[in-house]
Amino acid sequence: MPRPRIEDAEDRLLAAGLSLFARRGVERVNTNAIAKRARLAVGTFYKHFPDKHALLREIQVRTVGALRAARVAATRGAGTDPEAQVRASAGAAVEFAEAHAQAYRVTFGRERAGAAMHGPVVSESTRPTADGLRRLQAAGRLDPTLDPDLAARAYLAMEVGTILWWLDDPSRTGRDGLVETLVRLHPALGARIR
Amino acid sequence: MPRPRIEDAEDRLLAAGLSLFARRGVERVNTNAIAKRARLAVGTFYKHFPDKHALLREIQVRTVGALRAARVAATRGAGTDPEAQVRASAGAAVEFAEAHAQAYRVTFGRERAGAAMHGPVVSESTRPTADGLRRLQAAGRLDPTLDPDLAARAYLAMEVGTILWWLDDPSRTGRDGLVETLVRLHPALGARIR
Amino acid sequence: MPRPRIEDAEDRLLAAGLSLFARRGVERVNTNAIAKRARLAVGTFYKHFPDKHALLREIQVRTVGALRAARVAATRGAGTDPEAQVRASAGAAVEFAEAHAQAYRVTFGRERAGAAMHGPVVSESTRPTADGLRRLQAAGRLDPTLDPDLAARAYLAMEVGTILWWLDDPSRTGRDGLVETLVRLHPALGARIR
Amino acid sequence: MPRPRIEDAEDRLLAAGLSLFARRGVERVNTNAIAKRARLAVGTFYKHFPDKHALLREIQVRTVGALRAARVAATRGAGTDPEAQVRASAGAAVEFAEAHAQAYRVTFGRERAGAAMHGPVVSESTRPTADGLRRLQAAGRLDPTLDPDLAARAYLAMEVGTILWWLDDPSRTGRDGLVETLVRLHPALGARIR
DNA sequence: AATGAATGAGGGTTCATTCAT
DNA sequence: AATGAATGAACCCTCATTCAT
Repeated sequence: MPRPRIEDAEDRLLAAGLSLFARRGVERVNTNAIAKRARLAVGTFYKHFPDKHALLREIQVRTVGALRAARVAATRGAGTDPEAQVRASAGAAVEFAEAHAQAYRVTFGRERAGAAMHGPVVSESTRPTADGLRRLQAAGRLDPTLDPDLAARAYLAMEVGTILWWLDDPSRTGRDGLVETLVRLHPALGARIR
Repeated sequence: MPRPRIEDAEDRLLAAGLSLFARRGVERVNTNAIAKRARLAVGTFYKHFPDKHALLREIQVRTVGALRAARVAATRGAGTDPEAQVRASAGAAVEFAEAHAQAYRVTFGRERAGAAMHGPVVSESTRPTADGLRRLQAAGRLDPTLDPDLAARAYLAMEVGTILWWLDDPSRTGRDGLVETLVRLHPALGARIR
Repeated sequence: MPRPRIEDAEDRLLAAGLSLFARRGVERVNTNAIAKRARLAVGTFYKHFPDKHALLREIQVRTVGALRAARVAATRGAGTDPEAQVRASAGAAVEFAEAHAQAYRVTFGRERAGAAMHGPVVSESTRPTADGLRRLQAAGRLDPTLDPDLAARAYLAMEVGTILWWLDDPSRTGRDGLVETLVRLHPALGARIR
Repeated sequence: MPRPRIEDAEDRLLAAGLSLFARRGVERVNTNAIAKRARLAVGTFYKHFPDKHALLREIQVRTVGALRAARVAATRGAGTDPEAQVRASAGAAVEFAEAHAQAYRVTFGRERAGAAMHGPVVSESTRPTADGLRRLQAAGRLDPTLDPDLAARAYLAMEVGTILWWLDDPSRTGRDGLVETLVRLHPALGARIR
């Protein structure tokens, strides 16, 4: 007996997947459980996604996109000072992670932890940071021998690792202290020309 | 036909597991495959390890131990200058990762389901770095407002993320450039008192 | 190639299980064999029963229920004379066992691992018999020092043991002789010389 | 490194098997566990018994033999009165079951419950009881239409079922009440109001 | 006689995926 | 689009049994 759906089935599946992935970990969740939680039949799952990992990828793509948008918006209102921009960007990331902890964890955490920056999904994020470093080098405000791509990747690995650790137990540090540490360790600031 | 083994079955299983985990990823490897590659029967696997993840954990524990030992040895011969010590430690890590790429990837790399980045395996490694930072703070050579535990974790996330990325394609940067970047981004050096 | 079944899969599994349990014994039957005999895939088995013993329990519950119903029906048409009632009940049990030999054996027979004779399946059956004895005692027609629960259990152990033995080789005694023996040994009547 | 044993290995294996069978049930015990508990190597098990069930059978044979001996001894001192003999025999069985609860359960109980009297191990026990009934019939003291073999089997099924139930929770009835019930339900005597 | 590491067939169970409705 | 019973390959793990020592 087919039931017409008012809500979008795809959104329901994404929400169900996110919640289950975050709760149990990707490997402990199966398509049947996702469909059940979305109050849809398994078959419907496969009408929308080729398989479980496609759903995961979609969650990650959306999360990365939303995080980037949050960063862009925050940076835009931060003036031209590099430190202010870095602080705005890091602050946006921390706020985003706090507001969307499940999505952040599913996208960057656990089963992909450590190598958080691996894979096509995430490597995209590296570019804006690297470009920012390149601009600073061009302006003579950053050591020109620093490899911008490498430094960008290093920073993002750090940011992700730190935020995931903080999400596990936010009482460990205040949010501001966390942001301040990220700022201080940012290649654009910490590794000034000496 | 049961054949008593002269070679240690456990070592054979660890080697087989390491090789398969690195090649196919932990989730795509089963105990039968590990036993087969060790030229042992499945039952023998279970004589030595309670399950697949116990084997993985053993690999990780050994790897973390060996990496720490390499770091300690390198640091010991590096004098008292913080920068020289950091360079020695980072250099040892990079060299270790290069020499034991499989073990490094299996221990720190992506899909380490269950044994998360935040698990005991990694948090152990954090302590020496944090202690080093504390010593520098005590000596007035590092901003005392920096949270040493947070900074240590941040550095290690960065080191791991960077090295994993480099291992994927070592042609991206020279080994020395990599080490130099790690040094510059180290909290003990980059985030000096300003 | 998944084929939706018109016939009820659960019934097919119950029938297949009954036949195999009776033929080979519970411990020598596995879920794959049951599914195969029901011409279903193993997975379908687990869609309907959590495991092999749940299927067994279901068979037993149904058998005990059907046996009790047969007893009740037979007793109802037997008037008020205790001996006639006992004879009707025992006769119903023997007839039931003859008509559903496999179910009887699987439910009451030897290796019912886990679901012991002393389990809820059987103790349920004890109550009507014990209640009957209590009524006779209240009416002054049975030794009041006899423990009705104990006597009921004793009788049922006897009935089951005797019927199982008879089922193994029905040529050993005529059905009527069997019933007559059960009647004479029933606690409510006794095997006195008449 | 072979260790010479002072105690008889076979006895140790029998004791270990008995204890484990009683504790976990025959199907949940394996030869490795039995050998371990007997502080012997698995290989030694197979030097003494062809397999697990041979050990079980040996336990049962010994138990049945010992129980029969206890019965014979008790009956011998009970004079010639049928009721006294029956009481002595039943009393001996109950005492034996109490003193060797594990052996009694493993031999008659659980996985073989209900059909307790099945199998070559136990059917032997039927003969003395049947012979006693035949003697009573020859002496004109028991209904000659009663089938002695059937009645004997019925009585023993009852005795076993009742004793197993009692062993599960001896507080249910006093030992004497149990024996008295067995006596009253014995085919040779009957449970009539006296 | 005793040892015990090694064996590997076999059993229980899961779950991504299909397809007739 | 939606359904969900059915599928069956594949996995994890156990354990009776062997045999070189």
